[in-house]
Amino acid sequence: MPELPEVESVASGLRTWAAGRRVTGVRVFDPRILGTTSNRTIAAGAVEEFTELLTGREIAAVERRGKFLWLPLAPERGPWRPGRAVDPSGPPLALSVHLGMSGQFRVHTPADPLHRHTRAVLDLAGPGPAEADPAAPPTELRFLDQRIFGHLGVEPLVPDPHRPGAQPDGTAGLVPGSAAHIAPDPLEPGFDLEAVGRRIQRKRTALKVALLDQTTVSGIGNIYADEALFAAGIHPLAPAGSTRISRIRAVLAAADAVMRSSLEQGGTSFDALYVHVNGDSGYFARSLQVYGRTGRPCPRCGTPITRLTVGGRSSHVCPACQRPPRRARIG
DNA sequence: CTTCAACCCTGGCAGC
DNA sequence: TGCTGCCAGGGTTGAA
Repeated sequence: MPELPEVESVASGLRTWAAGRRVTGVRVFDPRILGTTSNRTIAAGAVEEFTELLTGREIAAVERRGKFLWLPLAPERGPWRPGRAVDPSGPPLALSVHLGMSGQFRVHTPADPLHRHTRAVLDLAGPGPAEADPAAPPTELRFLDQRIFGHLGVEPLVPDPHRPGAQPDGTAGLVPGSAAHIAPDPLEPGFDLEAVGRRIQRKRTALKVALLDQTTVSGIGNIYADEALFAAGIHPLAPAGSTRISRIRAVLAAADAVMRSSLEQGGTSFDALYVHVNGDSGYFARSLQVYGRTGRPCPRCGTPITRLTVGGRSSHVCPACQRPPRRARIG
């Protein structure tokens, strides 16, 4: 399940394989990836619009906030004329991406057989990465998604509401409109851990639910929430509002640390649902302390790990290292 | 304003 | 064997 480290690993692969190259062709095999995750009503002409907006454009960069990815498109060359799809004097556009539960980008040569979960293909032209075989550089960027919770779109970039007053420099300081509500993630340079901690303490939910709220702090998903809470020795059902601020700061710092550590190992792969753009798996699964380890001994004290449901998500705790809150409450 | 539950989706698995 | 039902969990939406 892609969380921040997995999405950043994908972004890194796209920086190598897609940035600086031009999209020469677009094929959408399943239009549902162009809708939002909860509304599968695909507007008439959505495939045609997506194709027209993307074809011929150069991918200028690869950006990420939390679990959201976007690829700003270079300004179109030449003077704009009525009838042309893109007005270069208009707002800059980006290919926005969310991997959902099972989205992947894979680089391929056209001769490679199509995986049955391939939902869209972008043909890429222009120089590939230096390390690629110049005789046969992969020229297809394929978007695979088993469960179709992922999303692709082309949309305008807007000023980052989380950096008020910041002067955009090119497309830096801009975010896709569909991600404008997403809070900064712990790996961003300007991440304000103190302010996020205070905001979490004002919530009336379980601490884990607060950690998973992407409008408060982004990038943390079910795996890293469990790992961060274990590292900080806090139970996921601890009420956010009555947890000491020092402990809230500790769990945020733990989330930052565990996600950086995972990123160094290429992210967490349980199965074929998360792989890098070249098909490789990440290696952090073997470093997980509690997630998915129900019944196995706590690496710190040996007590068997137990599983409970918090906010509708499975949660994994060491019942000894993470003492339950005094007043049992509903997740 | 905040919080909550339904919904979107496929594949793997348990149970019959 | 083959069917049914449940579960996994990103995010959005609208109701309370």
